[in-house]
Amino acid sequence: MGIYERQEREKAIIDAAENVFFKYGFRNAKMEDIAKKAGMSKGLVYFYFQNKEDLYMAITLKAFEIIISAYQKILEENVNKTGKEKILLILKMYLDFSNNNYHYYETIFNYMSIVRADLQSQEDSIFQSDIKESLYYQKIKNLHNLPVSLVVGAIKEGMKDGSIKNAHNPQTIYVTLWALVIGYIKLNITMGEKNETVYHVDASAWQKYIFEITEKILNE
Amino acid sequence: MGIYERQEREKAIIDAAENVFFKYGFRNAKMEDIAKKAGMSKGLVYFYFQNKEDLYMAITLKAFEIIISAYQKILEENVNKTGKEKILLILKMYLDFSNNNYHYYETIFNYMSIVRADLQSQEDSIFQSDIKESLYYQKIKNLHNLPVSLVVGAIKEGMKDGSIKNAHNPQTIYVTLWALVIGYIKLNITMGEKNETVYHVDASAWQKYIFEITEKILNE
Amino acid sequence: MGIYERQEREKAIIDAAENVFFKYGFRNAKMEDIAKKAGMSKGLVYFYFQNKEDLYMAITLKAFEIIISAYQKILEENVNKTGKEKILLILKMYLDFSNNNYHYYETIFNYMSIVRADLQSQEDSIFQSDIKESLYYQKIKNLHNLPVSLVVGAIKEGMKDGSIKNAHNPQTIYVTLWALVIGYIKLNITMGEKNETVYHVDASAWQKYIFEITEKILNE
Amino acid sequence: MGIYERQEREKAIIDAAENVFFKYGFRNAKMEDIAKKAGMSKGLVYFYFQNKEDLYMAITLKAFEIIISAYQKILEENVNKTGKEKILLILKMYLDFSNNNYHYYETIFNYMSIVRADLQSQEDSIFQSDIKESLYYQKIKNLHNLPVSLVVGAIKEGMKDGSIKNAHNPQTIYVTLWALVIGYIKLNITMGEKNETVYHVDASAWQKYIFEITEKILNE
DNA sequence: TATGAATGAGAATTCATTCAT
DNA sequence: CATGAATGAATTCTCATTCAT
Repeated sequence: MGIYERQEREKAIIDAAENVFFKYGFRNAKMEDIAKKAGMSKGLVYFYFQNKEDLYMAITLKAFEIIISAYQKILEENVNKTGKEKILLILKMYLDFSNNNYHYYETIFNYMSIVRADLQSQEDSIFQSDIKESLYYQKIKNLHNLPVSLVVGAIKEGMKDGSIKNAHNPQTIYVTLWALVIGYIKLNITMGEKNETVYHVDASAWQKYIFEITEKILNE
Repeated sequence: MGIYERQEREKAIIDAAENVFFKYGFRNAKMEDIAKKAGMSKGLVYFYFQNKEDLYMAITLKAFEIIISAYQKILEENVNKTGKEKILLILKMYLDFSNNNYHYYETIFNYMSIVRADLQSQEDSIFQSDIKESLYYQKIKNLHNLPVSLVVGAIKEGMKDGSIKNAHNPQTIYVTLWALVIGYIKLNITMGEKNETVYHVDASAWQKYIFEITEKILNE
Repeated sequence: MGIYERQEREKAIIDAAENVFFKYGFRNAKMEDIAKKAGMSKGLVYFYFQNKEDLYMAITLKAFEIIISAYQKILEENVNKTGKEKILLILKMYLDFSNNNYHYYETIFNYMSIVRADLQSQEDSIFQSDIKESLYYQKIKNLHNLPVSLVVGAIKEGMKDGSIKNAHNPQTIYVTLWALVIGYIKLNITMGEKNETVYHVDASAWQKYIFEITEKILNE
Repeated sequence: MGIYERQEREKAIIDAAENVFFKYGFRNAKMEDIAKKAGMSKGLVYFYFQNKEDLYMAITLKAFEIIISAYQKILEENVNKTGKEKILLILKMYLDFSNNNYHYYETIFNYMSIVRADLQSQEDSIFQSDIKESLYYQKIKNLHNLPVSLVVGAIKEGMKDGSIKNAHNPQTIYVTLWALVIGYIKLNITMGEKNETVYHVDASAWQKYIFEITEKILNE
């Protein structure tokens, strides 16, 4: 079997796993179901992925890759625009994407929690030791600062080209913008599709407003 | 056995459960360990709580109650202040609290995800049916809009007394502020205690900045 | 507390237990539920009955006593009738009673199975060792031949007074009649209240026919 | 693994389960023991059977199948005999079989009780809901009238060919004969192997007598 | 490569029974 | 006598993972 079929299989498994994990949660997701949905046997799933957590990490990696390549695409297609414009485009993409793909964000948040737990490294905690051994986890580690660097890079650019006037350091600005966006997504996730009814907020008006604030933050 | 001892026991169990859940996560937490930590038998834990998810919901309820009573305390102790001042005090408390108690927020975020899943109610998903049957879940449902109302109330007050000039509707303002704060907390949670190292951001400077933005949002 | 209240309590427990055992079966019946239904605490139930099986045996004893006293009442009230007439009256009572109280019969059948297992005494079987230690089980043992003796006695009487002409020995006749009746009840139990529909048999016509056969058996 | 090995395994489990269930009763039978006796792991037992009640129902189905195929064999091997002769052969087989295999009858009786409970279907009773979901239970339902039809068919035949003179309708005759036989078996089960001692009845003489009565019933 | 039967550690949960109050 | 909190052994059932074929 060539490398192509191999990747096809991996993709099939990851797609199936996404489905099952997102529907039932990690705990209640069954490898059996994932295999069935991927149209193959459990054994084969284990041929491609070390274990359940490894598979979950593969999905997480995919989420990172999607985000990163989206960032890069924007940056490449808008080389001549100002730093501020780039940031706004990235944010817009982020917000739009989040409406349908919040699962990926949850995945990423979850990853971040693991990293934190890893850093704090509580002695007697067997917590997710399987995850840390995952090859995908290692790969993500080499990647997980990239979104930050890309955005921070654009912010710095904007500072240089004068489009961004905020005097705080770029990391702080990044982290602040991201907090706003993350919070926005998190609340959207919570509120679900019928968000307007829950908090009596008009969805598109709110998004527009969020956008205005980010602009102001960059300009201030 | 009086109602007092009963509550003592419940508290002991909840404290133990908090410990174990937060350390190992819901999935890896064992009822056995919780019981042991609470200094009693498994059976007694089940005497007080229907099942594992019920116990988890009890912790979630506690988290809500802590937040709500903190809100109320602030509102009561500052009746004479302006709406804007009340909001800023609430946010300050929220941010400060989050530094040491982010586990409670995770609990609340988790609850919000459940509510969303509940609302969307995918037919074939047996997802967390135990949770929905929990008495604590029901109690939280009757409570979970209270934080919103309290803050929205203060915003309206600020609009009346002229301390808040933002022309958007109160719900949108609330949801925006909250998004910012939630995102801030989420990132803090992610970054853990040594946050400055991860993104090269000075923690207290950042918090101060977040605070400035909220003030600007209220004033604009 | 006098002996009267004591018996009242025992009766209350037995009535409650009957309810619960018959509804859920021995296995699924909970002592908690029995106590609740009897309007008292579990502890008190255990004050009156050694354990679950003891309580079950108490019900079985009650079933025997009901049957026996019914037999005796018939025999006493019809001292001057022929043996055959007595037998037919007993059978009639048995059949009538069975329509509403088949639970008691199941209980008795169950007892008979235990006796058999006891007699066969399989070495390594811990089977129902609790039951054998029940005081009620012991009491039933001293009683469980009484129904046989009473009926066999009436058969012998009928042979003497010429009303029964069947030449087989009384025990065989008894056992044959009883088999017919037991089978009849068992089938009735199975068919439930809507028996006529299941096997397309008219209930009362069938009972009449069963009765005719028993008469023929006695006469032949 | 072919379907053959699969059936072998199932058979091994059922045989082991028969052993354990009949020895200890449903309640006291442990899945662990069944697995051990079948020479495999618990997990595998659950791979083949949904749960404990499913396994029990598989045994019940087996009991039905044994009975039915015995009936059919008799009917096929005696096509040219009269209806009455067929009935008597079936009854003889039934009685003979019962001496060694009364466990199967208990199983069938138990099934009948469940069916009744099912028909009456008390709302709040969670009674044996696992059983009703068993595939084997469903299969038995499609089968459990077959013994009746076969015998009733033979009775009708006997009425046509003049060998059976009883004027009652075939169903009533069937049900009556069956009651007699069931009662006989039930009593035999109760009395166990040493039946003669309990009621002072000679086993073979009694069986012979039962047989005479059935003949008379058919002739009358 | 591919399968899916087989394993078995592991966990949740139940409930009869006890016993301090 | 009466209670019901407390125990913990007992058991069912699950499911990630392995491995013979």
